[in-house]
Amino acid sequence: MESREESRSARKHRLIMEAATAVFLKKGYLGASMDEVAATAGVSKQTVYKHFTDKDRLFREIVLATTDEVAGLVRLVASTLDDTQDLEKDLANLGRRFISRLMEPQLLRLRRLIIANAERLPDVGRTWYERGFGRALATLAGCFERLAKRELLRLDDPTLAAHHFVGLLLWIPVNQAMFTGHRSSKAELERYADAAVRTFLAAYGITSKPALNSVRRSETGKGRRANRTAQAI
Amino acid sequence: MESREESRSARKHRLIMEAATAVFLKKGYLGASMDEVAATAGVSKQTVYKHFTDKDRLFREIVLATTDEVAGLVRLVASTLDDTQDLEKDLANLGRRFISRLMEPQLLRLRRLIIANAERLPDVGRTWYERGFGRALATLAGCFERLAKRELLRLDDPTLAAHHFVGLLLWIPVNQAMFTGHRSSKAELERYADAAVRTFLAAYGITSKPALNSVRRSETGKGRRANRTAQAI
Amino acid sequence: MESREESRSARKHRLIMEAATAVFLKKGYLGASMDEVAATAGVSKQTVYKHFTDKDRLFREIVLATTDEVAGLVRLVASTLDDTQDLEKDLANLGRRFISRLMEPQLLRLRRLIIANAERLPDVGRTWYERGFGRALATLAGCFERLAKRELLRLDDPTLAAHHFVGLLLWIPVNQAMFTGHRSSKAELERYADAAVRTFLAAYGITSKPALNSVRRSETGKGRRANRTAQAI
Amino acid sequence: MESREESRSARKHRLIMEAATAVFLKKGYLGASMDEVAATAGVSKQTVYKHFTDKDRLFREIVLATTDEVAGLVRLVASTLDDTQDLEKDLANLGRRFISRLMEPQLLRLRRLIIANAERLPDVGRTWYERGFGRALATLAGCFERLAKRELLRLDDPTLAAHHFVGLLLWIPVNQAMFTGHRSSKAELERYADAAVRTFLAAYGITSKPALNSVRRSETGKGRRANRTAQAI
DNA sequence: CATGAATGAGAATTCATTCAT
DNA sequence: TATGAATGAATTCTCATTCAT
Repeated sequence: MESREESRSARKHRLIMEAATAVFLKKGYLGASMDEVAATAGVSKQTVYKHFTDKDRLFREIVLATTDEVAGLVRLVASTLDDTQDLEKDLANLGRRFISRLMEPQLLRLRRLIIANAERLPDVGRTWYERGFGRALATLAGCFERLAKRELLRLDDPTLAAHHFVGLLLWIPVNQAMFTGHRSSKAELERYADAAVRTFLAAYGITSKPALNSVRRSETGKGRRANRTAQAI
Repeated sequence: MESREESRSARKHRLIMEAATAVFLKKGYLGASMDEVAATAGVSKQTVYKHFTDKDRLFREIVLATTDEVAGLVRLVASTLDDTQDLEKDLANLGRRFISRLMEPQLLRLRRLIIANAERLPDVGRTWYERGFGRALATLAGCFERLAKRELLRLDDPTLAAHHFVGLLLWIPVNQAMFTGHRSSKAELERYADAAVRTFLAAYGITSKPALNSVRRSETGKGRRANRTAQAI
Repeated sequence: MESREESRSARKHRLIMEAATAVFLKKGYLGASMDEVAATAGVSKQTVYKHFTDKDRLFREIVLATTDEVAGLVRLVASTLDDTQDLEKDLANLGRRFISRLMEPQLLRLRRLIIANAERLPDVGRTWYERGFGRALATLAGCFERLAKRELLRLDDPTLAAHHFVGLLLWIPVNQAMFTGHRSSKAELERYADAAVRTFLAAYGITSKPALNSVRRSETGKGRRANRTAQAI
Repeated sequence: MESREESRSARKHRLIMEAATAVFLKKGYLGASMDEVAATAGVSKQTVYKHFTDKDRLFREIVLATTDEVAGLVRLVASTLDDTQDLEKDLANLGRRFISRLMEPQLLRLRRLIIANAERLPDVGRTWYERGFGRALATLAGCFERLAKRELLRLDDPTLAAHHFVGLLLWIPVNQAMFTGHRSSKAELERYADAAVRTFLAAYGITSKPALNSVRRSETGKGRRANRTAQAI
């Protein structure tokens, strides 16, 4: 009986969080109203306040609840790289999966939401950056470091390399999405990913295999890299 | 007498735009009130409405007014690169100036403001992206293309290269600023810039200096890279 | 305990409707303020909005709520005519009761209110015309038709006859009230009613009494009239 | 030169009145703004205030300016009746012209405008009723009186008869227009007019000619009336 | 505990009217 | 004389939060 009570309260808690997440993501912080959250959750406003004290707190909770998800998502994706036999192929693969995950609409809206309110609620943005973004990056950096140990990458600062990787990967589509709302197609994303990986490998890789599908030039040492990007993104 | 500098009406117009810019940047779209704009401008609310019809329009105007500034700023910075004798040095220089300009507080706030309201006012974000962001990028791409013609860079798609350059340069500090509000110090920015330029050159440059990551490793000859990107990413 | 009479919510609903009716009738649509409605109802503005969404809806509701009342009122009055033994007397009676009911201040104000806003809220006027006015007229027309069957009236189109009856009856005092605000005295109304009935009977009745205009002239037998109106206006 | 000045001022005066008439008719008293009036007239708001002091005064002026028009219009129409040789035909004619004039959109809007604001500006309604409506009625009553003298109508109170005539004529379409906004077609109006005239003559006429096109019943004395309305009014 | 109502303020927008120029 | 700006208040509607039931 107790556990049923408890689970009922927990269920409401969850319902409210889901509703709040949806409403905040759709309307933004100021645009969202507690009324709408309560209505969406199917509970009374009072219940919302009982569970979350006020709008700020509710916002904080729903935003920070996403950090684990993001971090986990990246860990999952990155795990494929650790025992790679063909770095180029596997990195390309990772790039595509990475970009397609990170560019999911929900995540983009979340990004926009946090950015929009970073000034109002500075700790939320900071915490999310550290726990979501930061952990994801650390995961990647760890990966790269191991690859460097295996002499598959050439780098001194794995975190920086991870940043560069992610920057090359996401800068274009994330900005486009943030500013224009344009959701890149799967094909577009793959092109961005491939280009990013190629550039990344051109800078950080150690490989005799010329990058991807293009003209090879005579290459001598194994440290030489072939890097090309396509015309017209 | 009136016509000497600007008409009274034009002055009010300017005052309102300045006030609105400040208020919107500080409070965001929903957070800003027309009352505050009027008060800040030192004009009556009526005057604001006579000049700008409504909040939307006012917002649009002040945001879009910045596009030229941004584009011009980039053009100015990039112009230093055209007759370079020492690409590495000049690109490093450009990187530093670039990052320091683009990371100016005003511009960051503007970025946040536009992103935060891109869903509400989609055309504003889109237009700004095209006219501000896009033109800046085109400038840079033009630069790179000329460098490629001079065989100082190796690339097929100058726009993509420009994107990669900017991504490498700005991804770290822009994200940090957007999420955490952290304003990187000049020194930090220079480190980011230098690292970005090094990675960029490692991927796109034609150079005997391998220059990867933050610390250089001694490399002799075999560090040379051929960098190209494929057609049709 | 709550359910004994009406729920609290239902009471508020009623209070608001009464207040809104009063305020709209007194100030007109644009002249009425939601603040005043709320204050008059003794509820908070929020409660008004929770119950009625917006001013339009509130207006609609209070206006359309009156249609039944009007229709019922007419049915009541007209019912006296169905088993008449002395048409002239009973019709005169009905005329007086009719005019005195329809000229009640509330109803006149309602008429003014609807007319004033028929352009702004066309469906309100139309619906009221059909459901209030129209049903009342149908009632009367039914009456007249039965009288015609009993050969007490001579007419082909009962609806037209009903319109003519009401027009003769109300045109003078209603216009006066609408334009000048003048509330005719009971005596005046009775004079109008009697004159209208006389004219109506002179046109539609089967009677030896010529009864024209305000004063009767002695007429003997030759004053008989045959009156018919066509089918279907 | 003076006359030019004067005429310029007079022209503005006229422009403002025309604009105000249009705006008030379209938007109603409260719905009309002085701004819109000024803009429509193509003059500055100050000029409007110079000429008309305030909104009330402006309203008064434009409304009362119409009284002559209305009265004149009726006088014109009624004048056809004075030397009639065939009352039935000429009255039918007058009925049709009357109704078609009085049902003109502008006049209906004016009626609505005055009625809507009769409570707010009681003197406007009263004055308009007397000077417009009243004079029109007096004209008609005069007509009827002369016809009675010629023994073509049988009545004691010409004003009452005139009221009844107009009531029969206008009650249906005016109410319809006021409540529903429905503008009756020319054909509809003619049917209303014919029906009204027939009923009026049935009540007030002295004629051996059976009314209009329908079955005659045997009639003896000349004082007897045959009143019938046609099929398909 | 949870629902409807209340509070009290603040949002955008519009208005009639009046100064200054 | 006529224009743009100012005034100052009012309007509709919404919000976060808190009582009372």
